Amino acid sequence: MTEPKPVARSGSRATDKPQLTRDNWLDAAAGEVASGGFSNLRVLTLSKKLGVTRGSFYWHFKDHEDLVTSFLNRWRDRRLHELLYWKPDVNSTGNVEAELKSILELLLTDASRNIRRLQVELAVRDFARRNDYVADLVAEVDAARIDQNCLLLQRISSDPRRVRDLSTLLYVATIGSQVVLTGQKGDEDAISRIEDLLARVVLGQGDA
Amino acid sequence: MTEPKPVARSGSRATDKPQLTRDNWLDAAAGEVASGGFSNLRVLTLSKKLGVTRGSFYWHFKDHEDLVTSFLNRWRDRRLHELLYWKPDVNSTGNVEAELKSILELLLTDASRNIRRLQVELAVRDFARRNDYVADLVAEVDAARIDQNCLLLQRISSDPRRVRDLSTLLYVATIGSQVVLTGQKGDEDAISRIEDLLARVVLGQGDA
DNA sequence: TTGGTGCCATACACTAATGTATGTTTGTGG
DNA sequence: CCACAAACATACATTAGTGTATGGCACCAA
Repeated sequence: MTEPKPVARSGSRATDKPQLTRDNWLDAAAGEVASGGFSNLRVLTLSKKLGVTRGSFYWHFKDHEDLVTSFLNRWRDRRLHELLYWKPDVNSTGNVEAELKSILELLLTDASRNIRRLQVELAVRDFARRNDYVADLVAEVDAARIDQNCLLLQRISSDPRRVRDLSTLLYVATIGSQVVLTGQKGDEDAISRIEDLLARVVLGQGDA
Repeated sequence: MTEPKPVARSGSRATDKPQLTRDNWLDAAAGEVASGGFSNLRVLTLSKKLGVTRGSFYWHFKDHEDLVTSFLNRWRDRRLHELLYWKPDVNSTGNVEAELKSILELLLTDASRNIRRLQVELAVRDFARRNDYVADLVAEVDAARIDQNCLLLQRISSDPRRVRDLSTLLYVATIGSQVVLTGQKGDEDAISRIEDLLARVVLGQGDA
C-alpha cells in the first residue's frame, strides 16, 4: 500500500544515474546467474557492474539471501504466468498437424535461441539439486509445463494416460536437448530433426 | 616409469592413517562435486573431510586448478572407457525387442539409481556451460554415447539417418529425464513409462 | 648411523567477499 | 527554510579461501 514512488533525482535525465530499483538489481542478477550460475551471484561484483557501491544493495535488499529468494520467486512467477498466454493462441485453428509443428517449434527451436533465458533456467535447475526450496520451485514449474503439454496434446489423442506420457516425454526431450545441444555447430539442425521425429511420434501413434 | 611405490608407514595398519594417494583425493572431490557442484570444490573443506591439512593437498596437486582438471580428465576417461564394456554384451542374443528393453532400462532406470554418479554428471555438465575446456570434454562424451546408441539401434533400422536421429532423441530424452525427474515421488514410475513409450517409438517405426 | 625422500603439519601473507554502522547528498512536503 | 527520508558512499570488522615457505617425522637404502 505504501507505493515506493520511484523518484528520479537530478532532473530525471537519463544520463544522470537514474536511481536503481529493486527490479534493476534483479535484472542485473539475471546476467550474473546466466553467465556463472548462482555461485557467481555476488553482491560486490553486481554492485560494480551497476556502477554503485554495496551501500545501495543493502538498502534495496536485506542481505544476499534476500536477493536470491527474490530472484527465484520472480523467476517462478514469470514462468508460471507466461504459460497462460499460450492457451488462447492454440485453440483458434483447426489443423492439428500444423498446430503440433508450431508447438514443437516453440518448445524446442525457439527456446534454444533465447540463450540468456535458457542459461538462467539451467542455472536454476542446477541450484535446485542442492536446495530444497528451489527444488520445490522447479518441480512446480515442471508440473505446470507438463500440464500445459497435456492441454495441447489432448486434441491428438483421447487416451488421457497416453496424453500424459507423451507430454512427459516431450518435456524431458525438450529439457534434454537444451542441456545437451548447447549451441555447437550442427545443433540447430539436430534440434529440427528431433522436432520432426517427435512430431511423427506423436501423430503416428494417435490413439491407443 | 617412476612408479610411485605407495608405501604405508607405521606398520601398514589400516587404522593408522594409510597415506593418501592422488586418487583418494579425487574420490573425495567427487563427493564435494556431487553435493555442491564445482564451485563447492574447495581445498580447505576437502582437507578437513580427509582428516589432513592443506599441506597434504599441495604435495599431491600443484594447485586448485590441477585438482579440477585431473578430476575432469579422469571423469572423461572413465565415461569413454565404460562404453567399451557394453559392446560384446549386446551382440550375443538375437531377440531385438528384449535387447532394446534392456538397453533402455540401462540408459534410464539404472542410470537414475546411481545418484552420486548422476549428480557428478550434471555438475560437470553445468560447469561446461562456463568453461570451454569442459564443454569440449562433455561434447566428446556426448558424441561417443550417441555413437554407441547408433551402434545399438543399427539392428532395428537400416536407414543410417533414422538410426542417428533416433539415437539422438534417445539420448536427449535420457539426459532430460535425469535432469527433470530428480527422485521425487512417482518419478520411478514416470521413467519406466517413458521407457515403454520410447521402446514403442523405436520399434513401431522400424524402417523408413 | 646417516642421508635422503615421501608425506604431512604449521605459520604467514594475501585476496575476495559479506555484513554493519555511519556519513553524505538529493529531493520533497510543510 | 527546514526537517525528513530515500538512495547511495565510506570505513571498519570479520570470515573463508588460496598459495607458499618451511619445519618435522617416518621410513628406506647404503
